[in-house]
Amino acid sequence: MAKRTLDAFFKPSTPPKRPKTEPTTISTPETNNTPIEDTKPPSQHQSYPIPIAQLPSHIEVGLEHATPATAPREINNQPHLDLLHFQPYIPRPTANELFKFLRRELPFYRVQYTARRGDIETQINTPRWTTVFGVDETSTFIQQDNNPNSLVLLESKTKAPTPKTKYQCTPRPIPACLDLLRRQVEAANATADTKNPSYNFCLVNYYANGDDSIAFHSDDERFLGPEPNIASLSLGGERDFLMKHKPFVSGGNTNRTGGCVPDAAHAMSGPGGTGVTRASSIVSGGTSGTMSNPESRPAATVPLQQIKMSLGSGDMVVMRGATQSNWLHSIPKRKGKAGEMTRGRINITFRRAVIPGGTNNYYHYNVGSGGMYRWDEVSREMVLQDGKV
DNA sequence: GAGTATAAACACG
DNA sequence: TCGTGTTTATACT
Repeated sequence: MAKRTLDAFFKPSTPPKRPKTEPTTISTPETNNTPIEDTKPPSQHQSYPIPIAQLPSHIEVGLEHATPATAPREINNQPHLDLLHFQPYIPRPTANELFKFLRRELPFYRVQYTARRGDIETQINTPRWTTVFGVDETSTFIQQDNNPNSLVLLESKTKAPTPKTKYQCTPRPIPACLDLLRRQVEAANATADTKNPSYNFCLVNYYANGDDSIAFHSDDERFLGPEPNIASLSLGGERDFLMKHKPFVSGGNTNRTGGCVPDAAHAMSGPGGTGVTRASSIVSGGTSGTMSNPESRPAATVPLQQIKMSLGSGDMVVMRGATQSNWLHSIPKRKGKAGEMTRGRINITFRRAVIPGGTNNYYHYNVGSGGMYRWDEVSREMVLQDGKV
């Protein structure tokens, strides 16, 4: 902070701020002084409700030169648990900038659907905002000419146009701002793990405050294939990420669907994908059950171990191997007055779907059929955009 | 996986 | 250490 005289202290230190809509200088292509970050055209596609801006150059540079910010820590000291934790993956200041950018630029949805429990139907309003991009591996977006926005959906094998009847939804290509991140996360995984993942889906969740959450579930749907690799990046406010081993019916086998969890999740959005920890801790408690790993436990039911991790801005957790088939995860609600735990948080998950059923599921549960919302900087909340889907 | 009810855990004085 | 108000965890629908 610069020194000021006592006299100056009692006067306004800065002139009144100019409204943001009034640019201080006029930049035109002719004068060639337009900031680089404003020159890249947005990602556009017929499947998008709005054009999606490209990353400002300062964020892009941060992503290209400063990730991974730390080497990953392996967490595999529990049965069937196989995690990588980058703490953080993106330097915190860059992660916070990326958080604000994505909240401002992406279209979001508040998905509602009806769930049947026994013979009664209940209306579910998912307590978080979501959006999704990508298509399963049986189809591919192919660029038609030099224009990156000329993507057409083709059959991966035959390169024939994908039939209109193949999907009950309109798959959307991953926009440039998220695709850069996707490529980098794949690369980070490749160096940390010889199994090189390639993601074709990007799910984004926005948790506006401590009331937004996602219940315990696994991302173990068949359309992800066996032992899916799911990378989960956390941006913005810090939130707890809980993991617990699936309960197990007596008999102690290690079947991969693991346990008696009823149809855990319609793939819903990524668990928060969140990840893990500033300080992960084992919390005993929760339901009791018989572990599927008999050699390390008495036969009687024992408290299942629970892991609690605090995810800060820029942290990334990669869930691998047998994790999804044996563990549940959640982002619980958190009370409090506008603290770090109740700030807005974005979670991005990258994953690979292998069959069309995955595409239909993700768009159904992460876009739905309601209206599209966008972040409004004035009211500081998501606002419904008339008529846009 | 959501909403609600209730029990358990925690914070504070 | 107890009492009370809150927050968190679990059971059930």
